[in-house]
Amino acid sequence: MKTDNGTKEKLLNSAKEEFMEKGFQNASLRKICSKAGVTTGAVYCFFGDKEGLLTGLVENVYQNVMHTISNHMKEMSSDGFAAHMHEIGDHDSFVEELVHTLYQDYDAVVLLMSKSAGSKFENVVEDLISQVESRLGDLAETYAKSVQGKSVNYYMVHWLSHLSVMSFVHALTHFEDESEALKYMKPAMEHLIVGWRNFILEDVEA
Amino acid sequence: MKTDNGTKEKLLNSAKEEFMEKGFQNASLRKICSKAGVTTGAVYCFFGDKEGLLTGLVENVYQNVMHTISNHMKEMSSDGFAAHMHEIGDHDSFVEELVHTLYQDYDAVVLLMSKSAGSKFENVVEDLISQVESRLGDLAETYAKSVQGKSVNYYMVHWLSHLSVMSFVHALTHFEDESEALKYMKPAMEHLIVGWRNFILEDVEA
Amino acid sequence: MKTDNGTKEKLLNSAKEEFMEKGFQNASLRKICSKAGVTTGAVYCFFGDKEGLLTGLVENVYQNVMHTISNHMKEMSSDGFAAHMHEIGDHDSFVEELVHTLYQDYDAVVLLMSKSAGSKFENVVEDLISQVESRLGDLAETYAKSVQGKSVNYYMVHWLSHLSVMSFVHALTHFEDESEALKYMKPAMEHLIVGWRNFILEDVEA
Amino acid sequence: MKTDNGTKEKLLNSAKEEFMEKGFQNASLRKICSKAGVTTGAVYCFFGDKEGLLTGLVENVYQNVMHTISNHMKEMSSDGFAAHMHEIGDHDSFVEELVHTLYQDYDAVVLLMSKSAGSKFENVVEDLISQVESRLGDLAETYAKSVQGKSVNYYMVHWLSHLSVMSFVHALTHFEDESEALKYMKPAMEHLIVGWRNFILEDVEA
DNA sequence: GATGAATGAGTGTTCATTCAT
DNA sequence: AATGAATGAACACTCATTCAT
Repeated sequence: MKTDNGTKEKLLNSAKEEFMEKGFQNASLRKICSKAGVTTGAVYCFFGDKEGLLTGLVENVYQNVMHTISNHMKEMSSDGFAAHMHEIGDHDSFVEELVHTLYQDYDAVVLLMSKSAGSKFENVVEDLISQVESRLGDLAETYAKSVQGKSVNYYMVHWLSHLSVMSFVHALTHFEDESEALKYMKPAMEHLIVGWRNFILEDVEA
Repeated sequence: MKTDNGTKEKLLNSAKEEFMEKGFQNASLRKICSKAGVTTGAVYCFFGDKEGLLTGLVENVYQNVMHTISNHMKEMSSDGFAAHMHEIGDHDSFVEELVHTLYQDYDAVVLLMSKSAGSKFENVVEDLISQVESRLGDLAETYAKSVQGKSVNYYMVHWLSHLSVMSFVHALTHFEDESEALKYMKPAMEHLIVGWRNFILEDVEA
Repeated sequence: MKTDNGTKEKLLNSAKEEFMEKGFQNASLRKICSKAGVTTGAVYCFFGDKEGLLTGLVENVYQNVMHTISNHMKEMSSDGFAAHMHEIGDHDSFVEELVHTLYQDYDAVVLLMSKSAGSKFENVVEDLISQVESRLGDLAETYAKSVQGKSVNYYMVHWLSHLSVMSFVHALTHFEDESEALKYMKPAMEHLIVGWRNFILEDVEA
Repeated sequence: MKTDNGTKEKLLNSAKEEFMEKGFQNASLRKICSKAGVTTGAVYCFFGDKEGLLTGLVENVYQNVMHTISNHMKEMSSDGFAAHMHEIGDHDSFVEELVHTLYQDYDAVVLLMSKSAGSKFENVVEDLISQVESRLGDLAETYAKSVQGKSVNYYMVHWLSHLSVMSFVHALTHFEDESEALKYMKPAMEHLIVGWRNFILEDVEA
């Protein structure tokens, strides 16, 4: 009937608003569509279903974030652990890169990280934490072998992984501006490094 | 028709299961009731509505947790700041008390803290954080006045308050056993204290 | 468990309030009972069901009103029609009597007449109108026989019967004070008499 | 799934029946839908909610009636009062017009006037009465100024306004046929005019 | 590509009523 | 006389989804 007057874009925009406001689960497809001046059928035409709409909004960003992080994880392993313990500057550059990635598509990232409950993305943050945790666990083990009478405190590995990820999410939900976020991420990251250095190993239980 | 065969308890039990599994919002009253072998009307008889059912499950625990924390907050202010900076043992006893409070009604606390989205309790964790943040902010200001050329980094106040609360929630969702939780809370809290000591103040902007 | 602390009366009072406010149909038995500080069972104990509660409130008044009116109706027939056409004073005394009956139990009468929809009393007003109509119809027929070329306009009989009754109901819902009501009923009744005299008969259709 | 077999009309028809029989409030959406051979969702598709269904049935008629009456009210004021006191023929033409309007969509008007309790239309009749009363009050005041020792009897203004409106409603519920209704409205209106002439003013209280 | 009618299974909630105690 | 637990049937409404056109 009509030619594509940017239906897809209108849909994405109004979905973004609705998801931002109510979260994926509580968002109403009908409202999204009526705000876009389109019928519900159109969603199914372009996106398959409600979840597809979120996917359309978030997919690229999801890939980027995942990629950026797993790259960094790989670098960390190949560098060896000791290097990282002292070259905090490196972390700075990674933080800058990641924050930049995150703020390049601010809305999409917020959607992905904190408004996706009820969708297939609801575990993104947890998955990220697991990924970080796994890598950090390996590192910790290598480290532990180099120190006598110490073993890895896996809870702290988990907790610090959790903190690493959450500090980014937290920045995201508290600062809309990249440079603000960056400024405040630095002490948070330093704190994290301290945690790593001090608490990742514990005395071997007799 | 009559005969109280512990309907209230059966209802509470099956509600607990359903809320635990799906969260408050996604839980179905009908399923709760049929699992309890009771009609939906019974819920309204005992609890008024769906939210009342959750309330019945978490109210006591809510009071206890709030009470324990606000007590500790008050003590902190009256003690003065400096004391707390060096008497970490004090924190230990508070942590023990709070962990104990939390694990005494483990399920109810989990419900309250992490399954209550969609109910009047959905902001409990945020409220707790605010409460902690407000007190910690006061303390930080007092501290800042005693040090030249430094001012409070309010983002770190917020972030550390967030961590304080979240570390308990995190323990809750990762350990079902109180002593395990306690064991792992200690390094987390130490890490927090370190954060407090190192990052709560920043250089005054010229 | 308890001795009768006027439970019945408390129930009647709170039912009166609730019925007055919401009407019989929209009144909630639960609210009536909780306002009375009593359980719903008590209603069934004393009154059988919700309708019985209304019955308890209006029955006497229902009898009185019916009695007063049917008495008057009977007098009218036995007096003969002509008498009434000229002795308007008589009507005055009837009006006074009826208004008095109505205002003696003001609340109950209002309940009966205008808050009883959904109960067995919902047709009271219509029944009253029918009764008046039937009597007035007889009178009109007798009258018509005494006048050449005229027949009864049964619609006007009905309409004027309707007005007679409605004028009382209207007074009831517009004046809480008996003497006010009376004062304003008089022109209304005069108007009615005029209607009767002028419009009850119509030309016989050729 | 698709295929518009006049679902909207089937819905309107079965709703009309149900509302006519039980009134808006006691009508069951489920019954309306099953009688129409349609699911309850369809109502929400076309009409938004139960009230929308009534609105769909009644809206045009509501506009027409309101329009016809307020037009007449305006004419009355501009004509001046005296004219109306003697030109009863004018009223006849208005009555004809209004009755015609009312009977053009007989069912819808009945629905609107006497089956709409519980909906946003429940006060239509009262609103009409108020509108008439307000205009008639103005007229009466003008009239009173032209006569010495008399003032307006506002109760009679109200009562006669009530009668004007109710006589139409009454005709509606007693005659399904327009010409019948018209025939019987005339004496009723004459009676009303008489009432107006005789009872609208009362002696000034000394 | 997009519509829009319609589904069907679900939601939480309300109600008058019953009856063993 | 009165309780209070419990019923069971009903209620209006919401939703994501489907699919013929």
